[in-house]
Amino acid sequence: MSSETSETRTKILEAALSLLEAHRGVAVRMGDIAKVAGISRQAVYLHFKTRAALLVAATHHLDALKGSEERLVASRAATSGVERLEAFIAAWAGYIPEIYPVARALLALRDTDEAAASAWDRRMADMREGCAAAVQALARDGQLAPDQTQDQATDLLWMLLSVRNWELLTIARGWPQARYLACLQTTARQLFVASVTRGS
Amino acid sequence: MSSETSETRTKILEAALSLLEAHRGVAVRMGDIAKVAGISRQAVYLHFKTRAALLVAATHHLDALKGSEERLVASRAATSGVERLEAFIAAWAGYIPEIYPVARALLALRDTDEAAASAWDRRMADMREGCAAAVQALARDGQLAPDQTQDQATDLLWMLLSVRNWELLTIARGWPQARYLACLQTTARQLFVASVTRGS
DNA sequence: GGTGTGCTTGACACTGTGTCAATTGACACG
DNA sequence: CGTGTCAATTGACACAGTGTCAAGCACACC
Repeated sequence: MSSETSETRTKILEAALSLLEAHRGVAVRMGDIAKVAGISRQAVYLHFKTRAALLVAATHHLDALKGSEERLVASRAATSGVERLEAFIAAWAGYIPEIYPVARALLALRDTDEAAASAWDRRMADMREGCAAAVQALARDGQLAPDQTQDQATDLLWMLLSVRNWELLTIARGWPQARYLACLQTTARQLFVASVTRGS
Repeated sequence: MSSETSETRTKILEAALSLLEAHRGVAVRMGDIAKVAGISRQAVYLHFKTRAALLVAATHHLDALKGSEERLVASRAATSGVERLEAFIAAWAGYIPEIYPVARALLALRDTDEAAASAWDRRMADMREGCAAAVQALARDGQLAPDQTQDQATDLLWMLLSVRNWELLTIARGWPQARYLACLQTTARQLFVASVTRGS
């Protein structure tokens, strides 16, 4: 458990990430990671108590690498509510494919592992914050659709942007990323923005 | 593998279903099922080659019990496209909570087990058929929103109605079933039905 | 030269799935 | 009554993967 920064620790994380990307997030074993990192399987346990802890650390590592946090937060800079909604969707939609492999592994673990579950749930709660902020900006501008409460719009947007929905459309249905983004943008506009003429 | 109908076979399936319901679909082991069914663990393997096969059979058994198929198909009876869309959503929304426990177990297995994956995917393909039919009925009536192609509307409706979305709203966010249903109905209307004034 | 730290090797416990072989008990048929 | 068959039982085992433990090695730092 060498605290935070260590040669091997990051080697392990990089190995885990590259394997997850290669295998689309499934069936990556501790032994595989160790082999790629060039150390013994047991040595991995010197840095991470459990597989779940490793995966959680891997997501953090990835976030740090890609500066995801920043991009998400940046979407708050937009002035008008509508712009903000669109910026947030764009930022999140760009984020998903980056974390998808590791997200998938985490999601698979979620059922059985307490730590994985709460790590993922925290992440989703953060994301919901972003949704709530966008919806609130919309409401502040008086642009929130009249049949939506802020809470409901937030939940709905949160659901709409879920990783599993991205998975369904892009992976299962083969939508290109650009189409996914565009479609979600218009969908969100139709559902949440007041007085939008369709197709505008 | 006593073909289809057998005293113990159904006992096993009932045991599996009751356990899955009790545990919300996770961590139900072959041994647990055997115990509840009142037979030895090995005897289960006399009826089902693998855990995945058992779970798949359990979903079929459940469908037969609840007559889910019929209800889904019945939604096709509605005459107008809009009615049909609403009927389909209602039927499916009612179906989800019934199969959720076993669906969850199947979904968990999906990553690692080929058979579970294809069983689930077939199910989802069937469901997409229903979506496609509803969308087509809408288009036939000239009621499909002009900014939607039939394919896109089908994919989107299919995504909207996914079990994971139901899980997100009702379980994670605590929505009552009735609210889930009502909200999805209006959402679908707004997205897919032409010239709907909001809130109508 | 000693001491600690990080890693290695190898063995092992545990859990859960799936397999195999030998045995028992019941029921049916001649 | 004996025989065959079928379902289920018991008990043992292989296998995979996670996580633990103990002993040893190597290098760097003082």
